[in-house]
Amino acid sequence: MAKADNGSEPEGGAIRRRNEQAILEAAERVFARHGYRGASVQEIAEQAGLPKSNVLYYMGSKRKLYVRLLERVMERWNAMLDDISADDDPAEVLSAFIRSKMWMSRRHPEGSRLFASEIIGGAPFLQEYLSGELRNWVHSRATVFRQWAERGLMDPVDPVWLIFLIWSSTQHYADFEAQVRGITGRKALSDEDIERITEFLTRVVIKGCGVKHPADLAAGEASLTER
Amino acid sequence: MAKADNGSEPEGGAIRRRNEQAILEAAERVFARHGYRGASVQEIAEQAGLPKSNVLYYMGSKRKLYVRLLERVMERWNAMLDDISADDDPAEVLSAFIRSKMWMSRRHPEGSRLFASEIIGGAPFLQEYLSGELRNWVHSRATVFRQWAERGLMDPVDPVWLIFLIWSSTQHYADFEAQVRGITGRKALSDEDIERITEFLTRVVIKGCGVKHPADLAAGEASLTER
DNA sequence: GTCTATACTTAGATAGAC
DNA sequence: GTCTATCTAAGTATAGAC
Repeated sequence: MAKADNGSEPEGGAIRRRNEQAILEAAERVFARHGYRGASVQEIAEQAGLPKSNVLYYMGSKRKLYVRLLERVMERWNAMLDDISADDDPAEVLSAFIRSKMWMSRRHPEGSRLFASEIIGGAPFLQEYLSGELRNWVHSRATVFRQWAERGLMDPVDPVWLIFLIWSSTQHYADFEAQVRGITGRKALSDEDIERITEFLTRVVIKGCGVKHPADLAAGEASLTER
Repeated sequence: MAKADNGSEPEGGAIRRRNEQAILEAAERVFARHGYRGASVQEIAEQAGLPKSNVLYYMGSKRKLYVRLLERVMERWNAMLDDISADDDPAEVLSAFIRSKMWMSRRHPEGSRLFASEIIGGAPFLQEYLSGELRNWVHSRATVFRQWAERGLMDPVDPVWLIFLIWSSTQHYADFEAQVRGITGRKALSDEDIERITEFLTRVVIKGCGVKHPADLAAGEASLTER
């Protein structure tokens, strides 16, 4: 009331938003690297270029900061979990799924490691998300996969194991980046590497699950060769 | 010299061996759950049923204890990395590889999570192992995979991405156990579940990489159908 | 050989100066 | 709004009693 709201700042001052952004970025790195307990507010503050007390001033507590980060990561992921239906082409859906997971791992590796760290630690903060929202998402996709299998569009594989296969093999390049670097001998993977890995994983999944094009199916079962 | 060595204890007293064993087991759990920094000697001591000072007395320091655990995990894994040659049947080798990884994840999930935690944290203690011993192992297998591809026994996929695929998809069931439990709604996977997942992964990899039996190859390329 | 007592450091969090 | 000073608890590690 006292100060006019000229609409340029969505919430809080500009310095606040800038500082909060710096804290969130730094905290994602530190929590991803050391886990919830191993991370220290001190280190987060140093990486954000702020005094330790300011981090607590802006975020309330270490715990609140961590929860806020987890929610941010989950939001990013959920934005990717768009709907599919049994009428879609399984090859296209699986291919898009693998591709978006790969690029999410590439663009937000710290977010992926933060999530991984939380799960490895027994998911103390995400338990209800896993057994609630995420569980429902998986089972709704699983239903579609089963319908595809019934219509002969793919082998009758267990959809849940298939989803885990795609999650694990794509996230690997974010979560185990240190291992990938050590073994490939490269400082970092290039965009072309990511693209080739995406093609490899897509090929193995599509071919390995016997996914067929709806057109091939309509034309009869004569053609056993795959393009 | 003063005390006679009657040969019944390999090294140190029986109580020492028993206490060290209890500490190692407890420490593997705690380090796996919270990472190196997040783990506390206090919690390890409590889980081992010993006073905190005893843990340090037996192990020297938190750091030495951690290194000793990592070495133990690496030993277990290396025992699994037996040799293969280009003359072996690729389907059998890949199948055995996937199976042994799956059962290693099942029997030693804490070891797997300990390793995962170390890698996610940037592999501060394992960097030279990754870029040395493990890198050599991967590249020697890669050579064999390429020879199989040249002889038409499998598709010319990049062997390194294939190894990463097998590692990630099998370790997932140990490292992301909390997620698997949440989504499947089960308290724990059964031996039969593990066996079915092993079969699923084997099937997808073998079929997805176009692996053929040497016998089929010798008989010509007439048979496109896979058993 | 084993445990109690204690140094010394760093953790998260807060009150109060500016 | 921002930072300094400080509190209390917990961390690793060690010295010394038993």
